[in-house]
Amino acid sequence: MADENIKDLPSKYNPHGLEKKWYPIWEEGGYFSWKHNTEGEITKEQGKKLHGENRTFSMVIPPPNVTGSLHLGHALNHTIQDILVRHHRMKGDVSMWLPGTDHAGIATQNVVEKLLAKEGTNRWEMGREKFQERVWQWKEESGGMITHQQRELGESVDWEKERFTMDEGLSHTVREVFVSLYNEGLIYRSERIINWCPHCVTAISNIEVEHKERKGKLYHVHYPLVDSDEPTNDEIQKALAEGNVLTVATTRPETMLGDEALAVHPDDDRYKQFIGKRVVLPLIGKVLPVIADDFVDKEFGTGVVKITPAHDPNDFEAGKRHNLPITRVLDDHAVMNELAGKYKGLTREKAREKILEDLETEKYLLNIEDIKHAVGQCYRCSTVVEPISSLQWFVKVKPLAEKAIEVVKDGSIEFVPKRWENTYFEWMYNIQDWCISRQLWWGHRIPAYICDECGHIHVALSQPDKCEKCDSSNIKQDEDVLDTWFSSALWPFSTLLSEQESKESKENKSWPVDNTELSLFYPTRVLVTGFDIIFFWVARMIMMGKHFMKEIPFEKVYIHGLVRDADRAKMSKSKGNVVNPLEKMGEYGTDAFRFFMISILPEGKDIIYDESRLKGYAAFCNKIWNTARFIWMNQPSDYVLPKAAPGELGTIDTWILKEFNNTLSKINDSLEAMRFAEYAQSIYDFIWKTFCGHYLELSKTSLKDSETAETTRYVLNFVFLNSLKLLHPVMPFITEELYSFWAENTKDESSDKVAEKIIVASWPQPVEFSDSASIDGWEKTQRLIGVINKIRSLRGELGLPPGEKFSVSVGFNDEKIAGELELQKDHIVRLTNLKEFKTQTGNASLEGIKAPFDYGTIALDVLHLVDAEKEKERLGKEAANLEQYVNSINKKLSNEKFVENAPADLIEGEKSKQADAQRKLGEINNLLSFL
RNA sequence: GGGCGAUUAGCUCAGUUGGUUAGAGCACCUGCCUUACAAGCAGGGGGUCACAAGUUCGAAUCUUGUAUCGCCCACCA
Repeated sequence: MADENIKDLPSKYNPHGLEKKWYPIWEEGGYFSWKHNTEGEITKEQGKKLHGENRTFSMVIPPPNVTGSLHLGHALNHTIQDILVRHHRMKGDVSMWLPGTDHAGIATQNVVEKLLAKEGTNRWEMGREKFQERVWQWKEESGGMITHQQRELGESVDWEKERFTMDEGLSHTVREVFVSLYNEGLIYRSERIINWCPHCVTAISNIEVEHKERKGKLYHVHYPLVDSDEPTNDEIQKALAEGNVLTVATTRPETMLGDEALAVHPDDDRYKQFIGKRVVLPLIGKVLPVIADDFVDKEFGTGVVKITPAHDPNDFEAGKRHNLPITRVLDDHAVMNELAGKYKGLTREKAREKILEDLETEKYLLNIEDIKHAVGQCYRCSTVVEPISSLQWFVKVKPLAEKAIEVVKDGSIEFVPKRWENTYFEWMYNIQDWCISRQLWWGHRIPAYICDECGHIHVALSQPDKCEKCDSSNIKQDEDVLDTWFSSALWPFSTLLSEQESKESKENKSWPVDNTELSLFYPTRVLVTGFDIIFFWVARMIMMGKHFMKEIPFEKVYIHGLVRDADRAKMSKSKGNVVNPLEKMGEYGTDAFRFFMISILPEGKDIIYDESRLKGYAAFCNKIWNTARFIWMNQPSDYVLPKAAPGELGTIDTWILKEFNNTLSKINDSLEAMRFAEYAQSIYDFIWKTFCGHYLELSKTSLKDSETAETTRYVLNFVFLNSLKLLHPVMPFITEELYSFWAENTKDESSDKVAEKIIVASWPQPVEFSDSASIDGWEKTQRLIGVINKIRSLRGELGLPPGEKFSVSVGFNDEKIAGELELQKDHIVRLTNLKEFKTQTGNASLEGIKAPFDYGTIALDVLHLVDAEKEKERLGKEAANLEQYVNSINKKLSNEKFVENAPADLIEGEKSKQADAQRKLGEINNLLSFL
């Protein structure tokens, strides 16, 4: 029993350092490369074939922002993907998980602008080119911190395939796509109301606006009715005094400076008479027409609405219908401009105050009403967005959406859980054109070139020498860049198109060019992401993939929830409730942390971060560690694991192997169906409860018996090593540490030679044996465990201390079972700490405290140790329980309809339960009458 | 205003087509340092499955309604 065999294995489990030890070995050893499961070069045709036969597996990572650092959401998202890819790699699939980062337009620009501010300068001072250089410099030096943290988490991504959304190849793809969509008429430039963020100083798309319910006020403002084109002050005052006014309800009085009309519903009897009349815009004195338009809701407010075409989408449309001018009174920073007269230079907030003040003094303000209304704010910086009329680029998405709806409808793409498809459809059916231009300096510059002379727009991969309309060489590229999500939408294929081939395509004019990796890995198999970016990202990838590759970008979309704190609040820096995963990994070990994240993952619901389980999973690691120590210290240092069991399998061996098979099949199902918490639960229960709790304890006896020792050793090693494999996808480090220790120190004839590392070991196959043998062994061991449990619980209930040794006799109902357990008496004595264990058939002449159980009656020779009153009490409780149980069965069985309708085996089951319970009840009552 | 989801032990959650006396982890109580592991072992208490009605021989599970909570979408000024 020398410890020599495991002298190099530390006696204490210490998770620290495992990451640093194994990750470089994996990464530098090329274990993450998809080429690991292939031999020689693969042609495009072979690639397609492998993909078609489902022997490839691929995913692209949702590229984290290059400014980002690993948070809980990433940790969860990435762990899920790592489990998938590690599992498929072990299954022998050609597996690739592609990493990369996103240039994150606004976020990155903000980071660098803050740095500049510290240095006392700004981007305008620097100029566009210098600024871009500076951002690239920042990216090289400080960007991509997350890629180092991903290594700490153990992610088996193929770093050789790492991409960045602004690298050359991807930028080329962006231009190809833009030009192509433009030529198809699916990208256009137009002036309309867009959402403007005055803080980010750019247009944003509709879905980048978050609507938040806020308390607001509805201001009722009088617009005096006048006759003349240039009314005098007296005329206006007279109208006001006489109440000859139209009253408008508005939440945004500051925009009234840009009013061009008042509108009423054409059928509104209250106002019909005023249609075509004129009113005066308070404070400004401009004369406005009163128009009729049926978009006006008669029920809301006063039924009269002011029309401000430059600052409201409805008004913009109404303005177009009635040929009204567009008067924009706010500048890009939401400050009043020169058209705002004396309010020029005031912020929109200050302007509102001042305007209200003036309306009040000049008696234009009727009253103020408290209301709740939704206010749009920028999803990046939470600044209230300003609807502003502006010239921007748009994608016409309806035609793209139709195809994208179809592929989900027909099941080509499947959402997991399925109900997210509803969310997807709902949005896709009501999809609006996508504003893709951003007034930023960091991003893909729009490949549109505008002739300074004639204004002609050229959209091309590169700048034309001269204008195709007027021959002028005075051509300038559009200043705007593309929405970051535009390039993200191409990610599943842009990452697989090589730069080399992109360049070639430039020459052949054919794009995209097929290549081996594309044939192997596109469509990717799964996309793992949060529900919050279904619209931003998932939907757009489907549209773009289907349109340009003629194929879906992924077959499944696995949607997980958000990680929230214990009070169900979103985690955010400002709330101070952010949990840093790296800290927790340092504290409890990465394996425990990964296992924890997966274990608390409910299907398609938000995740409540409840740390109480984390400690438990660190303990689980410790348990595994000690299991290894136990097994390996109980074998000679030159132990050779044989190919097959060296002797006949005992009943307990058959039992654990059958349990292993069950677990394996459950785990295969769970992983296939992406029920990760279930996977974690299965392997946890198997290792801790089934293997350690039962088999390992039983092995302590059989290891001592020379007849069974070798077989036991074999089974211990076999089951343990295979359990490590099942655990590896979620706990990569500890499993590698132990498995590799094993591989280096033991000759293993049983497994494949390539598996010197668990990361590339092959996924377990079920153990084969004839079914009758396995059932027999399994049932025998279940009975053995049943006897042990019964003795243990009686010991507990009778208050007998664990150290107290006594004799136990069991009268079995069945002779065969008695004989079978007689053979197992050593196990029983050891595991229940008895003086002696005796068996007999029938319950005659049993002495001591007696109790019926499933296979007969058990008698503990402990009368001298037990209080008779307490025992009476215990039996009374048990009898009451049984009685209730028997009654419930009787009720069932006496119900004619139940007997008629229920399946036969169910009725049989009930009958045998009834008989069994009645027998026990009889015995207990008998015992009670004795006491 | 539309849609989706949730409600099971003190807490966080399982419970896949209706069919054993509804489970787990944590927490709690009792007893054990039994040489793999006290990061452990053994035993135990704790639930009208939100509420109401219905379908059924049988409902945590299916239907309808109610309540509470959460999320998403929506141009009502």
